[in-house]
Amino acid sequence: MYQSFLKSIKKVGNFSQEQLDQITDRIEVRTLKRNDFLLKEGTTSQSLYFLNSGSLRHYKDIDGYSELTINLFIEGDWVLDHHSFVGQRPSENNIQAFEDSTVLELPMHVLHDLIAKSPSFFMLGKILENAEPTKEESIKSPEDKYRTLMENSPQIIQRFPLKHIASYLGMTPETLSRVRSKIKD
Amino acid sequence: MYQSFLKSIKKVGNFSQEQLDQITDRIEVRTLKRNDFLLKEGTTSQSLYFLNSGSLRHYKDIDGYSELTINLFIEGDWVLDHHSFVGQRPSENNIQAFEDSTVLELPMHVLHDLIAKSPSFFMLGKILENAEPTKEESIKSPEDKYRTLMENSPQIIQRFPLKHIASYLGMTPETLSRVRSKIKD
DNA sequence: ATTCTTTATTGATTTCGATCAAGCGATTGA
DNA sequence: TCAATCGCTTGATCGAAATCAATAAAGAAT
Repeated sequence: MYQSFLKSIKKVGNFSQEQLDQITDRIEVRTLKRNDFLLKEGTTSQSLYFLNSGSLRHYKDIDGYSELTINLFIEGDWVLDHHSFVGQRPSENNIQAFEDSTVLELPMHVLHDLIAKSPSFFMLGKILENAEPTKEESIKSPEDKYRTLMENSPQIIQRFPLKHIASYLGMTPETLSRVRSKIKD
Repeated sequence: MYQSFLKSIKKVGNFSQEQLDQITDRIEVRTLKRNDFLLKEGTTSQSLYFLNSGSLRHYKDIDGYSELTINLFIEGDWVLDHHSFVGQRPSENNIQAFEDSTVLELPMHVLHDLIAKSPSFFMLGKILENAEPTKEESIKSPEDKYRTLMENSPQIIQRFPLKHIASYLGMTPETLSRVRSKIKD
């Protein structure tokens, strides 16, 4: 269960075996059915998550009828709503299971406890790093945005329907469809 | 010197007077002349800064001839290159004094020391929160982006030339100029 | 003082992506 | 089995912002 999780933790910094045990002792496993919510608009995020299996979609509801996809997650990703978790504010966004999923939950208070125990756990803060696309990314052309995604996260393209990828990339489904057919040549 | 700094620290969390002293004891004052660099592309950011006076520009060099303005800072702002500081990677961006400025420097190792001393300093992590505009912001129309800026940071508009504001908002100077004349009606 | 450069404004034109619209499998459901 | 719905593709049109271009105004440099 924890291999992938530990591998990811080790990338963040050098932890002793004892420290790794201290972390795994304190995390909770949560299972989600497709369409279950990991975070709902209006609630304040209390945990960060490691997505062990399945896939999740992070999105914002616009006027209650259209949706803006903020992020698409697959197994191996760290999942959080940065604004709500770090700022401890009610979230404006939702995180929802796109497939049946299991996540490993690391509550904020556990993070506090660990750091209190040993400041070297401070390294875990690196996980909070924002995976949100940069400003540079946002000014690229649709084709360049898609090429970057193919480069960096080819799995995303396999796993999610076109409409969500299009929204994530900030373009219409029609435009993404045309980009794809153009690139195939 | 530290009033504005302390006021900003107190917003982050409840610290005792002793703790506040511990912080101020460990920060360094740095003065910058216009065009001096606080962070240069290729160097790894080791500190975060509180901008005490003056103004700074955070930007990325594109191909060595054009520039993308990532952020514009004025006194009272917390300043950092999130990607480089949190990830401890060489920065792809520059932070440069736009006016003569003074900053209060809080080095990473001091942050570590403080948290080791008392985990309640963990609250300082809130400072790291990314002020970068959200995806939602990036898909707005030029006019809406400008209105949002007027709403949230009217001082920015007073302090920086149009071309930097335009780049920051992801539009051409011509477009921003037209937005302005349109809004005046 | 007078050149040179930078910054902002305004106009004309072009272009790229959004929108509107139709059609086509593929899945779902009665 | 036959709609009905959904996801994707493809075509036609439109519109908003970029680009190109010219000028004016303001600063900087010598």
